[in-house]
Amino acid sequence: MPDTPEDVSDDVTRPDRLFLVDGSGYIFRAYHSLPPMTRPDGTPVNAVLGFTNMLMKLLADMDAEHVAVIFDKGRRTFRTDLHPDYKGHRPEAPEDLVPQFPLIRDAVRAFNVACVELEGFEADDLIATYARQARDRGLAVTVVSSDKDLMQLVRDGVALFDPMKNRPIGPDEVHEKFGVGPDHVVDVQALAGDSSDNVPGVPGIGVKTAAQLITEYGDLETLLDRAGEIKQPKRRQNLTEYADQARLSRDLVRLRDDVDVPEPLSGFDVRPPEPEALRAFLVENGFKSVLARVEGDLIPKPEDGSAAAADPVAEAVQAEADYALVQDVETLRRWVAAAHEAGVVAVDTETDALSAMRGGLVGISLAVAPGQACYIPLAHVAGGTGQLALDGGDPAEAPRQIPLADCVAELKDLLLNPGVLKVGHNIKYDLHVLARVGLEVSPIDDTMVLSYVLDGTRLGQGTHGLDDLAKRHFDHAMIAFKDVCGSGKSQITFDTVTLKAALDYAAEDADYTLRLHRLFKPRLVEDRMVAVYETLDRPMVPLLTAMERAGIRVDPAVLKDLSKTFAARIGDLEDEIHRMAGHAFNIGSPKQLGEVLFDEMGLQAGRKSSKTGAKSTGADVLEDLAAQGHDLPARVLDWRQFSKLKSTYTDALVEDINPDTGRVHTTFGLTGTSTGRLSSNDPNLQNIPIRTEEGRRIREAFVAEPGHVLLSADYSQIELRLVAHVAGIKALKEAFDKGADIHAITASRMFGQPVEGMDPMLRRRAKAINFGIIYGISAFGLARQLSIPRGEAQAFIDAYFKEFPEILDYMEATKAEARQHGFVRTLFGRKCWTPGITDKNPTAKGLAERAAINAPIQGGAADIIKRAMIRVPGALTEAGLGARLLLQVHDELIFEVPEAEADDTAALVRRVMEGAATLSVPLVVDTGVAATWAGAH
DNA sequence: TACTTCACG
DNA sequence: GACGTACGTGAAGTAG
Repeated sequence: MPDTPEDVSDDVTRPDRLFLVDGSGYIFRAYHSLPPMTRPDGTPVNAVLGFTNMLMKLLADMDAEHVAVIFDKGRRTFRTDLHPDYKGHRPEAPEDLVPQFPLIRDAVRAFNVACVELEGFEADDLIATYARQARDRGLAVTVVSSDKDLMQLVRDGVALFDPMKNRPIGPDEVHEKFGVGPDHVVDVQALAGDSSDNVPGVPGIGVKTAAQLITEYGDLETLLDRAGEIKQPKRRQNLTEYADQARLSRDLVRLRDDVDVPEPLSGFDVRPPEPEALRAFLVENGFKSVLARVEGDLIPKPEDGSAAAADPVAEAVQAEADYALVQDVETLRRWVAAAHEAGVVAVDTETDALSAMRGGLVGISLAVAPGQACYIPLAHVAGGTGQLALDGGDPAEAPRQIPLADCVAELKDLLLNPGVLKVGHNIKYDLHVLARVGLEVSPIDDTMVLSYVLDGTRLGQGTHGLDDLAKRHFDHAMIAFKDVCGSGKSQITFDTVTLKAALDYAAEDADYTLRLHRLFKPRLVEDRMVAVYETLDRPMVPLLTAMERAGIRVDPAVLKDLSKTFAARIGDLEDEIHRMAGHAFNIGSPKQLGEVLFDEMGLQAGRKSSKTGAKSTGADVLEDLAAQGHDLPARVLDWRQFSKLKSTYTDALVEDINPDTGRVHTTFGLTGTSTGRLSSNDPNLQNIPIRTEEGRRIREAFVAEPGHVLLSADYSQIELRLVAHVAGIKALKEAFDKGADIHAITASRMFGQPVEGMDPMLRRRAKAINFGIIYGISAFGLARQLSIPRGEAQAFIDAYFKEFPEILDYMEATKAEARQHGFVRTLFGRKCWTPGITDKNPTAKGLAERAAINAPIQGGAADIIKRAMIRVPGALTEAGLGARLLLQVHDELIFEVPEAEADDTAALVRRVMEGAATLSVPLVVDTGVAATWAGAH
C-alpha cells in the first residue's frame, strides 16, 4: 500500500519491511479451523476459505512494502536424502485437504501476492534464505509462523510473529522456549532431537539438559570435543557414542540460507489485487461473503446490471434468464447480428430422434450472453396445446416457423465466420445434425470437452452432462428432457412439443452452455490445461465428427452367414451340455451353471465373486476345471464364446447398419475415460473380436467400398516404449533401439539366457511381466496371470527390478505425485485424476495406486495417437491422397483408401504416426492393406 | 438396476 | 501383517 503523507511524516527513516509467511503452517491451521465444506462441484474448500480469511487479515494488518507466501513442495528434500526417516512418521495429509493445496496457491495469486515453493527444500529454508538476503539489503524482516524451527532465524532485523497466539517472538521468547539465545537454538535442537520430525538427537537429553550443556560449553562442537569431561557416566557415554548422530541432527535442523531461490526478492512488492482475477477466484469457489466484503474496497462493486458485464464469470453466475422465440426472418437477423457483435455464440439443436446420424433438425437455439437466448422452431408439427397463445396460429396447423431453407441461408455465414466462436455442449452431435441441412460450423468450442479436460473424472464427477454441470457450477436445476417429452413408452418427439415448452427447454440449454463457457475458458489458463485442450481434444471434435459420419461398410450377408454357423454350434453344445448335466438348464445363467458345477457335480469352486460371494464361473475357473479333465466346463467355454460372438456381434451389428449409407456409424466418446483414451459405443467398434479364429471372422464383414481397400496402421508396443521413455529405463531403451523381440530380450536379461533359442515359457513370462509393469505390477496379479505361486511371481518381479531398476523410482514418484495433487499428468500435460489414492482401505488405495502408475502410460499413448490423427488429414490433402480415416482402436487407425493409392497412403500414415511424438525410443508403426479388416492385419 | 461375464487395447 | 488386486473400456444377459 502506498504511504499516506501522515504515515511518512513520523517515520521517514524506517527501513522497508518484508513479511515472509509460512504458507504450509497456515494451511493446516486453516483446515482445522473450519468444518468440512464443499463448493457446488464437490471440491472441498474449507481450508481454502480459512486460508483466504487469514491471508486477508494479514494483508490488512501488516504494514509492509514487501510480502511473499512460502510453501513446502513435496516430501522429498535434501533432509530426507541425509536421513530417510526425517519427518517419516508424519501422516499423509487428509484426503479432503489434498485437492485444496493447488487452490490455496490460487488464493495467494488471486490477491496478487508472490507465492514461492521449490522442489527439494522446505518452506523454512526458502524463508531463511530470503530473510538473509533481505537483511543484507537493510530490510526489516518479519517471519510469520508458529513453527519453533524458525526461531533460529531471530536476530537484529529478523523478527518472528506467531499468528496463532498473535504475538511477536523475540530473543526473550526464544530463550524462554529453548533456554538459549537464537544463535544456539540449532545446537539445543541437535542434542534434544525432535520425535515428531524423527530428528534423533542424543538419547537421554532433552531441551533443558541441552540448554544447560550448551550454556556451559558454548556450542555443540566444543561440547562433543570435551564430552569426556562430563561427570554423569551415562550422559558422557551417550554424548561420545552418539556424537555423529548429534551432528546429523544439527544438519537436519539447521536451516539453509543459501538456497538458489526461484523468485527474486524484487518480485515481492506489495501490489493491489487484479479485480478480475480476485473476483473470478472468489466466485469460482463460492466465497460469496468474502466477495461482498472486498467489493468496493479491493475491487470495484458492480453497479446493478451494467457493471456486472465487467466480469464475465460473475455475470455467468448472476444473469437473469430472458428467452425469445424466433418465428420470422427479421427477428432471426437481429439475433445473428447480436452473435456477430458478441463474437461468441452458444448453439444447440433439437431433433426428432436421439441418434446423431438419424435425428432430423426440429429447431435451433442460440445464446449470445448469459440469460440472453432464443429458440428458432423449424419443424414443429401441429397439435401442441400451448402454441396458439404465442404464435396466434391455428392449433390444428403447424405453428408459424421460418422455412428451413431461409434459416439455413441466414445462419450459414455466422456458423462459418472465423471471427465468431460457436460453443456447444457435445457439439459433435449438433455438427452431425446441422451437416445434414447443409450447415458447416467453425470454429467451435465444446463445454463438455472443456469440463472433461479441466475436471476429468474427479471425485463423483463421472459425467459431464449439461444438467450435471449446471447443477454443479451454478446450482441451477435444468428442465429435464423427460419433463418436456416424457419417458419410456409414452415419450413424444420434440417436434410435437408446444413452442412454449420447447422455448423454455431449448433456450436454457444454449444459455447454460454459454454460461459454462465463460466459467471454463479462463480456467484453462489457471489450470495449465490450454495445450491439452487446444492441441489435442478440441481438434478431435471435428475429426471424430467426420469419422462417425464416414462410418465403415459392413456386409450383412457375411454376418448373417456367421450367425447361422454360430447358432448351429450353440445348439449342438447346448444339447451336449444338458445331456452331461442330466437335465436342461440355462447355460447363460451363472447362478444355474454354478449349481450344476459345484452342487450337482461336486466340482471344486475356484474363487468367489467379490460382490455377492457367489461361486465364480468365470473363464479362468472353467479353464482350470477343463484342464483337470472335466468336459462340461470345456463345452460351456465354447458355448459362451459362440453366444458372445452371436449376440454381441453378428446379430447386433446387422441391426446397426444404417439403411441410408449401408455403413455402421459408431459414436466416439471423447469425455468418458480417466486416461484420455477414446471410447466407442452404439456400437462399440473398439472391441471387435480378433483373438480367436472364430471371432476374427467377424472382421471379414468389415469391408471397403468397391475400388477401395482398408488400411490398418498400428503402433508396435507403444505403451512399453512409453514406459521406457518416461521412466528412463536404460536397458529397455537399448532393447527398443536394437529393434528386436522385446519380450525375448527381457527374458534374456531376467533369466540370463541368450535371445537365440529362448525358451518360449520364459518369453511368455517376460511378456506377462512387461504387461504387468504397465498395469502397476503386483505379485498377486502376475501369479494369477501366469498360474504360478505368488512367491515365484515375486521372484520374477524382483529379477525384473534388478535388471530395470529405474522402474521402481518411476512407480514411487508417480504414486507420490498422485498423493500430492490428486492427479498425475501425461507427457503432454493431461491430468488423470486419481480418486482413492489416500483411501484408508488398502484395497481401494492399491487400486488407485496401480491406476495412477498406468495412467501416464495409457494416457500418454492416447495423447500420441490423437496427435497423429490430427496431423493425418492435412498430410493426406497435401499429398493429394483420397483416404478417409474411419476408426481408431487405441493404438490402431483404420483408413478407407482408393486401391491405387494404398502403398503411398500406408507410407504416409506410417510417417505421420511415427513422427507424432519424439521420444527417447523410436515409435514403430506396422501397416496392412486388404479388402476386409480381417485381412488388413 | 446390479451383477457377471467377456470382447478389445 | 492384513487387506484382496493386475490397467482402461462397452455390451449382453440374468436376476431381482
